Amino acid sequence: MKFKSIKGTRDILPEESRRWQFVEQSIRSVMHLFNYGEIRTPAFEETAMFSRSIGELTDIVAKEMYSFTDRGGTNLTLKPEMTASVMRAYIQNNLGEQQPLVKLYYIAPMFRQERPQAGRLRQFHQFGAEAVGGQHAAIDAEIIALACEVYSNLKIRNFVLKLNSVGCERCRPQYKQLLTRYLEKVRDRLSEDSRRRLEENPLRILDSKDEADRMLTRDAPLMKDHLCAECAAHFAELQEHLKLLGIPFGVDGRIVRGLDYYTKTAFEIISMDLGSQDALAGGGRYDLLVKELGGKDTPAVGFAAGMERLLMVMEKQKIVPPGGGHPLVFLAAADEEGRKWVIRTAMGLCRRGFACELDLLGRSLKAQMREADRQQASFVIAVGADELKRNQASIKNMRSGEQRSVDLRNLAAELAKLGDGP
RNA sequence: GUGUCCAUAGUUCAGUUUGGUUAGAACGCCAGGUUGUGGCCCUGGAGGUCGUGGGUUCAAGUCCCACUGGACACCCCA
Repeated sequence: MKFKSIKGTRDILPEESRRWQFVEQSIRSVMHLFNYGEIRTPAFEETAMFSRSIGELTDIVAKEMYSFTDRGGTNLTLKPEMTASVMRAYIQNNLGEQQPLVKLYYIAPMFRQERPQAGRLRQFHQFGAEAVGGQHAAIDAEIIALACEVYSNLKIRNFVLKLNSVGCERCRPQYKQLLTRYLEKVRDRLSEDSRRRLEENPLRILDSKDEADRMLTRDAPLMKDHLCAECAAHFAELQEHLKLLGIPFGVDGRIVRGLDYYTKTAFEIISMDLGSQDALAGGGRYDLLVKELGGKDTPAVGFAAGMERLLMVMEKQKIVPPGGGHPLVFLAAADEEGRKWVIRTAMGLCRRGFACELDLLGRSLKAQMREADRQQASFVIAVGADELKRNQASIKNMRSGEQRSVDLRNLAAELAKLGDGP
């Protein structure tokens, strides 16, 4: 075969896209109930916009972005995540000037050049929400509740909410020193990866999957125990709000988010039914980002969640979209006269709201019946020249096998009577 | 970027260990059995550069190498 979809990208064919549409619809309905409005941003942006907001040293920026130079010499990047773009749009369109708290959601494709594996693709899809303009913990709680509600609404089971606070620009540097001092003492016994992390991002060592690392860091100091008064109060308040909302959570002092811009709240929603990449959603507060991108000092909080991973969990949990759409009417022709009538009538029935199918391959009546069966048509209307002369057609119920003659002039009414009307 | 495993009809897979006629099955597809009627059944048919390229050999789907792609894991993340 000459052309193939490129590594880490794939086609979503009709059978599967039905499931996507169902999930997307469900997400949108929850988002709208929480009064979040949809934002759609361009597929690509200036590279510098992403690298500045996500962080030059993060894996995303350092080695995963799809970047290219366009014919005008501008350096562009396919969006690897959505928050940066949403904040850029928030600033550019002066959304903060119209109302103090702006609530936005999205469902969009993202691009990262990583090695594909279970639950990870190079083009993947995220849905998420951002609430921009308030620092109150009630907003963090709403964002978390919103994420959880999407899963509950789809009847997803076996997921847990893990919560942490990563502090702010005042308390985190102090804590980082404390942690580094602790880790330096056991440096030689850390895994190779973690020794590297010690230079780049010591917080990550707490999140290591290496058994030895886990043992070594069992008594390491955690950020949540070294928050400044403001961050500690915010974290406590968030937990109270979640209890108020009846949302179960576990505090996990080892959660570290991969992007530089997070402050205070960090959370993850983990599924037990996924492989190694088990995060369904992740998010948190980012009070410094809007200013970093050139806007006013504006606090914000949000989350991003993986569509593919959600679909994977649904498959595992055997959650399927409710039964298919319209009942289908198949128009079958026995001869040339019939074919002409069928073509004309199919258009007419479509306009009246009946889903129709007909033979476009010049096949025998038997083959048309087989096709109707394959398409799971509810009814077949069959005509031939002799019937047309009498203004009659045969209508067959494909479930019961029962067949009778009807007058052509009452066709739509007859179909509607059979319970298949629009 | 690293590692392990994998690649044969549309699909799922035999065949590779031990190299040897025209590479098989099931399902699916097409047609006939029923000259105007689906499903079940019966009969027949179409469909494969054995991922690509090189090598070993009298002979390669089968052995060796490289590449490409896939699955899973690491890193990291949705």
